[in-house]
Amino acid sequence: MSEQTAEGVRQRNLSRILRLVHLEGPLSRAALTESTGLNRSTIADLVAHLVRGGLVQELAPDRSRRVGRPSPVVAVDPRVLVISVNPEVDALTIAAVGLDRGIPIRERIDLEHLITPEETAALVAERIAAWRAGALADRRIVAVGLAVPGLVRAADGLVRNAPHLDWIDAPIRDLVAAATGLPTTVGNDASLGAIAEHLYGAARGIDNVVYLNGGASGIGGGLIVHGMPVGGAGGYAGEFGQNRPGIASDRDRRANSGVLEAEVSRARLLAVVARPSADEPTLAALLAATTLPDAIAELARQRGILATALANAVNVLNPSVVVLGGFLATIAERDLEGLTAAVGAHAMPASMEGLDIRVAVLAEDRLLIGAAEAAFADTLSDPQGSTAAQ
Amino acid sequence: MSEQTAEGVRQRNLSRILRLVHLEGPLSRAALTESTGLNRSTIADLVAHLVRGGLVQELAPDRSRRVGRPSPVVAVDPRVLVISVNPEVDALTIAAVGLDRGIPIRERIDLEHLITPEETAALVAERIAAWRAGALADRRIVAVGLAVPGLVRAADGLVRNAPHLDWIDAPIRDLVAAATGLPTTVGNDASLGAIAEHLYGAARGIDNVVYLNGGASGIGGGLIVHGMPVGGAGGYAGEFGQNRPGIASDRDRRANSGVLEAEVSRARLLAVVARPSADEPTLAALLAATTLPDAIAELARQRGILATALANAVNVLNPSVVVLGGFLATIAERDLEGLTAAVGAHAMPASMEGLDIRVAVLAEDRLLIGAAEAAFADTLSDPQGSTAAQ
DNA sequence: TGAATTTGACGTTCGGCGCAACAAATGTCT
DNA sequence: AGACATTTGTTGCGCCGAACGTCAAATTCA
Repeated sequence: MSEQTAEGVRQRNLSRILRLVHLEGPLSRAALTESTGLNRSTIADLVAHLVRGGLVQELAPDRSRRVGRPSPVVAVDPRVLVISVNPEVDALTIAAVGLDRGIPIRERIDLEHLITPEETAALVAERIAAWRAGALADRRIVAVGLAVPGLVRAADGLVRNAPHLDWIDAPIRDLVAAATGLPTTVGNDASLGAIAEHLYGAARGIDNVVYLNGGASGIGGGLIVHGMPVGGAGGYAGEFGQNRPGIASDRDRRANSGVLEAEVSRARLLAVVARPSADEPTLAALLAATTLPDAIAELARQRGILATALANAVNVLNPSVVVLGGFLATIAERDLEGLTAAVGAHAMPASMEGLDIRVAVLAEDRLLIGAAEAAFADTLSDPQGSTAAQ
Repeated sequence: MSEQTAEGVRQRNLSRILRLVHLEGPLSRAALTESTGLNRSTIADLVAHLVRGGLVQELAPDRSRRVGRPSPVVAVDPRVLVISVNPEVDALTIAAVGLDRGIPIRERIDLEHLITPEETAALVAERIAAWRAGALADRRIVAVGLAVPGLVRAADGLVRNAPHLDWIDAPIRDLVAAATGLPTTVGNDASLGAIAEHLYGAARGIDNVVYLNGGASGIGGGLIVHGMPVGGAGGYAGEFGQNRPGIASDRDRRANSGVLEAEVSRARLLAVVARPSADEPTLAALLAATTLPDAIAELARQRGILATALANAVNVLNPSVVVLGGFLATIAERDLEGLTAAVGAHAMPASMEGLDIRVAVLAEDRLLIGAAEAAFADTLSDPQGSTAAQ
């Protein structure tokens, strides 16, 4: 029952320091003292505590031609890892991600057929065992994080429905946790992408973010409010793809439903450039260079509908930054001013004042980083508890 | 620089206790011990601290036929007040609201012409002075809270635009603070209504809430995410009225813009019952009883469009509860199952599982309570600081 | 009336941070 | 090159605030 003071303050301060060096990179003890407002002696004690727990290292001071006694640099221990997993239709990506955001090892396993939850768990466990015996022999794997293209119930990591994987009510968290013996977190891929862009990408440090990602399977997204990811009651928040935005002219409507991801879709973009399929950079390059009137018109049509959907979100959430990823980035980049103006035409002027619509900057690592961040969450918020459990 | 421990823990615990008795009503010291997890002796000390600060009182134990020594009841000191102000087109409501949520005095001042920000400040100061000399002689007024029908910039309480009051960039917070000498908070009326419904109304204790209110001036709203009100970057969040929801059939469209509050509006409801104007209960009664086919059809039309707008919000935010106030409650109540089903038809099934669409329960006091809550915020989060400033 | 139960009151203990004095390491000035 | 200024690590001490244990008080129940 000593949660209010003894452990409470200690845990809080340990967490703050670990988060700082995790998010900002290596920092001198003097810098930690300044940015936490804690006393020098307290910082020394807390850092020593984290060092004993194997979470951070103290390195030789930086040669920085500053006057005064040099301050040791505190850096995260790169040997602390989580395993990030991203099952997709045609492949499963699995990687080890360090507390320093390094990715010492990564594999993309091509799949002949749709992978089942059980196969996923077995495959993850098998890879971890192999890595532990090899490349990651001296590392410490503390958790597993999965980014799943589907609805994930936050309470128990149950995949309610991942249509492209054909997973329905798959207890993937428990399966992976049982197979690996590691604490496991599961999240929606787009929501984890939003977290990654918030922490390290286009929306770094921004407290109010709307993130939309366009993928082959549709449009997903995530929100950051109060500087925290928004899950909602069940963890299903951020599903912009199923929204129905107003469509000004019937000529712009293609689908009966009026659902955003039926109107604004990768398939329709592929169609206008007459390609059966293409990977994301290829499609982006094609569309950026095209002079086909039909393609330009289709981009403009989709941009217009996207603008209304974004304006709706801006009116409700008043974010500082809207981040667009996947093919939505391609649609936006061709005319970012036009998109911003179109959003402004439908959103309230006051909400537009502080708004910046940006393109995502994290590349293919985005989901791995997002999943890793979710997996690290426990360690970051309770460094000593997670150390003891080691 | 002692914010992490000494004052920090103390302040936090004082705040928790004050919030508990403020939100839940009088509680015995034993109940506080249980629900905070703090030690009996610590609770005794903290309560004594709050008593010295004049924020709570200790009352005689409740006769509750429970075995054991009776525990003193801790209740908020009802003499601690804030002044709530709600300027509207035709009247200004001003009231004193206690920390116990009592409203010892309230006045509605009818206005011949639109009131200016300066007149508002003067009127508030004049009323406070009069009350201090009279009915509130032995009370302690700690702050002023305003609920304004318009966009309010959170940073400085500037009213950016309140179209119905004809206020543009009105520094109302500073005007009232200067006129009264009291700390002053300003908020959007619908956002404050959302807070009130969250703390004491239809969404009591719910962490993820979408609130929409239909008023004469349009549709406003507010969000609760992570159990906290959402302001967004500038404080303008919650403006559902300006959204453009998808409208399935062109026959259902009435306005060119497709803006929600142009389609779903009080004026259109008044029109179908052939009334030039009516207050809220009158309109609600008329519509609840009507058998006019045109009125029933118009209710259904507005209900359908509202459903799409709500479904969009549900997909993005995955709330546990949607609360509807004002004439939106009237639209909903006539067929709540139908509305819920219509939202379900456009929202993801998973997000519908935990969803409850409800009608607001707080009556005309809603805005006064919401504004009071905002005004009390400082005292609640830092009881000793606010005591010292007394 | 007495036993059981619950809680308040009080003195003590302990965890955790701030503080001050001193030592160490570096840049700067003459 | 050497003295000085500056910054920061180190160490011991003190204080704040909450927990704990013991005893007393107040109530219910048998």
